[in-house]
Order: sequence, then structure tokens, then C-alpha cells
Amino acid sequence: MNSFTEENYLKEIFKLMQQEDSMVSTNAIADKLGTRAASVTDMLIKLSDKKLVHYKKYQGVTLTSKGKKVALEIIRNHRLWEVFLVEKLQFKWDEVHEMAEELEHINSKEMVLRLDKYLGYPKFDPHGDPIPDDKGKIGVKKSRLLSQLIPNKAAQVLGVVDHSPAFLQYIEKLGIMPGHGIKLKEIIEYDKSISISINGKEPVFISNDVAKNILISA
Amino acid sequence: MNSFTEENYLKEIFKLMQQEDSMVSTNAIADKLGTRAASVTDMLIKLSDKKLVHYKKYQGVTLTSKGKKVALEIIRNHRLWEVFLVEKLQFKWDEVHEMAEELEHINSKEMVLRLDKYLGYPKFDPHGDPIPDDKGKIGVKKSRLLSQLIPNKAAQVLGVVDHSPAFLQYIEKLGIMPGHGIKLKEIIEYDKSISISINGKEPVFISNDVAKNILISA
DNA sequence: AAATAAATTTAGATGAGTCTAAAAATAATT
DNA sequence: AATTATTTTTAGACTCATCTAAATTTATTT
Repeated sequence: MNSFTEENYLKEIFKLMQQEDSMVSTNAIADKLGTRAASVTDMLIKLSDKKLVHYKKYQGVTLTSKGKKVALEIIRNHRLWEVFLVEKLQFKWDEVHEMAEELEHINSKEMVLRLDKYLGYPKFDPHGDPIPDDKGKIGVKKSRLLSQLIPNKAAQVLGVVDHSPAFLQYIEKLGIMPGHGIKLKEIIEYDKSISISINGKEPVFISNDVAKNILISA
Repeated sequence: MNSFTEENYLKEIFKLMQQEDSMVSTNAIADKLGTRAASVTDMLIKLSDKKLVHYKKYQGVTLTSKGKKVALEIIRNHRLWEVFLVEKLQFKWDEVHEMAEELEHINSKEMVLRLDKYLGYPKFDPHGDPIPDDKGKIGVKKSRLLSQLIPNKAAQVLGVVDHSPAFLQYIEKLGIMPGHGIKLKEIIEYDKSISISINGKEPVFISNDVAKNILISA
């Protein structure tokens, strides 16, 4: 089987591949995992030997289908545990990441199947991220960033890009959460900051930096 | 913090101290953990440096109060997760040990507090073992072994000594489970095998080996 | 009490995952 | 295109938890 550490590398490579939609660089991985480039190189060689990644010296990595399967399983575990922590143990959405980082590595397919059933087969985690099914299939909702919203057209908050507690706490205070309706009221051309109405309430102002981290329905 | 491995040593030393009620030997630990005596010695020195055990060369170890606190926390986590797996995810009592071995090391006091509440503050796990509270206090029910039961006196099954799936499956098939009433019908003096009635049902025969692994009310 | 057996510790080695410092390859600039 | 800068890899070393084999201590027998 794969170690805790190997699983974390695979998960991070998967996420980076989604963003950059191509080969992932050694430094990008080192950055995300808080480790050094040299360590990443060592691990990539190991993962390559195990046929979990395609690795070409100096060129970067991509996941093999085997590697992608493992990554999706870990991501599924993570998101299901997040649902558990929020729905059953009453944690807030900005508190669950660290715990889920540990829970995701618990090694039991059957347990996760039952957890999924117990939670009522949720399709999205508390941050709006889609939960892959047990085959690794992920239901991709078409989405775009709030920073690209068209004025006065109704849309829905789907999720977030930044998952940090600070960000989540901030937007929650503004009333922005997955599932809520959203409408663009005004764009300040100068700095691209915007004013939006959530669920028909009084408009609030947010910077472009914030708008770039919120996903809405396309 | 303490590593996964350190926690397992502390937990095992705690359990052995309960049984033998004195110093625990290097070999006993090696046996239980499936490792070699030399490895145990190394770890004992390390745990001693961290003030988690009292260690005297060639004499054995006991836990310090600090070590006992950690051990009880791990045991509490383990037993609460077992309750979760059986009550909420519908696992059988002989299926949950391995999963709980991993879940017990998830590092979040708050999560365990909420899990405890969510489960309704259970006092015993599915095998009848008492669950320490968050201060490490453990409610000890006076118990003795089924092999010491007095003929025709009513008693109750409290728990088991052997936790192996094979054993649990066997006694469950016989109808022996924590909470069930039990009465001794006959003792075969030759091999100390006994015949017992569970919840007033038809008596069943069990060997002394089995009777020595079942805990009943004193 | 001396000899033998058993338990425990020491010494030295290994693999996993990490690091720093230096070398090599690729990318960017002048 | 040649030089400089950046990225990545190699080389060698460290820590953690483990191992085997040999040495030492304690326990058991004769």
C-alpha cells in the first residue's frame, strides 16, 4: 500500500493538475507541501517506480490512471469526513480541514462506503467541492468565478477557491455560503471591486481579490 | 507531540500494567506489538527521556502519570470510535478493531469531545470495555471471569478479554454478548468445561479456554 | 555456588522521508 | 548567441523506528 506521505503527494499533484491543466513542477509541489524541491524529486522517483506518476526529469509530473485513482480516493475520503464533521459533529466549515487531513488516510474502503451511506450520499462538501463517488467519478458542475459575474443576472454560490479559515470566516460574515443566491449590483472599474446582494439582502462590497476566490454557477 | 508509534507503546504498556499489576517487561511489549526486544529497549529510552515512563535497565517499565494520561486518551479515542462504527455505521463488534486502531490517533481533543456527545456519552464500548472520560477517569465495574462463576447464580456478561474477530464471532454465535444474562448449569470437573444458559435459553457448552476470556458481573 | 538458560541491552545497519550544499539543466535577458 | 538567473537534480547527511548479532545482566538449575 501507499504511505500517508505518498498519498499526500498524489493528492497535491492531482489538485495542481486541475489548476494548471498540465504538467506539475517540482517547486509547485514543494511549495504546497511545505517541503524542499530536493525532497520532492526523491519522492517523484519513488512514485514513478510505483507507476503512480509519469515523471520526466526536469519536465515535471502528471498522474498515471493508477495515481489518479488513489488521489481521488483520498479526496473523496477528505470531503466525506468534512461533511461528517459539519453535519454530525456540528463543526463550522472553517474548522474541519485539519481534522479531515488526518481522517482521509484511514485505510478502509468499507468504512468510507458506510460513511457515505450514513451521510445520505452527499454530492458536495461544506465548501461546495464535489465529492467523487466510490469509482472516482466526480460530478463537475460548470462554474466560474464571482469576479466574472454579469451585472443583475441571478446566480448561485457553488464553492470557494481559498479554503483558509480566515477567508471562510470573512465571507460567512458577509452571508456568502454555498447554495446562497447572489446578484451583482455594481462594479467599481478602478479596482474591480464589486457590490453584491446575497439572497436578496442589502448589498455588500467586496474586493476583486475576494471575488476571485468565490465560485458561482455558470 | 507524540508519534503514532509512541502512542501505541504507551497504550500497550498501560494494558499490560493493568493485567500484571506491576512492572512490564521488554519482551511482553515486544510480543504484543509484534516487534523485537531491541526495538523496545530503544523506544523505552526515548519514552523515558520524554518523562512518559519510569524505566530501569533490566527491570522493566511503568507509566508516569504523564504517560498514563496519554495512554488513557488513546484508549478513550479507540473505544469511542468503536461505538461510532458499531452504532452509527452498523459494523459488527468483531469488525471494528483495525479501523479504531487508526482512528484513535487522530489528533483533536475537540473532535473527540463532540464525538462523545454525539454518541450520547457512552460508558462502555461494544466489547464491554469501559470508556474513560475526558479527564482519563475510568469507571471500573467489579468483574470476574466466567470460569469463576458459581453454579445457578445469575450474572451478567460484562465484556471479553480476547478481542480477536474469531473469538467474538464464536461467542456471538453462542448468544454471548455484553449485557446478556448468564447462568452456570454444569461444570465438567475433568477439563473445567461448562454448560451455561444465556438469557434463560437452552444451555450451551463451552471450554474453560473460552470461559477464561469472558467477563461477568461480580 | 557454579553452570546454564533466558531476558535484556548494546553496537552497528537499514529504509523512509527529510534536509543542505553543490552540480546540472532549462529559461530568461542582455 | 552568450550570459545570467531560475529550476531541478545529485550527493551526502540526519532522524525515526526498526532489524540482526553479539555482549551483558538476571534468573534458573543442577
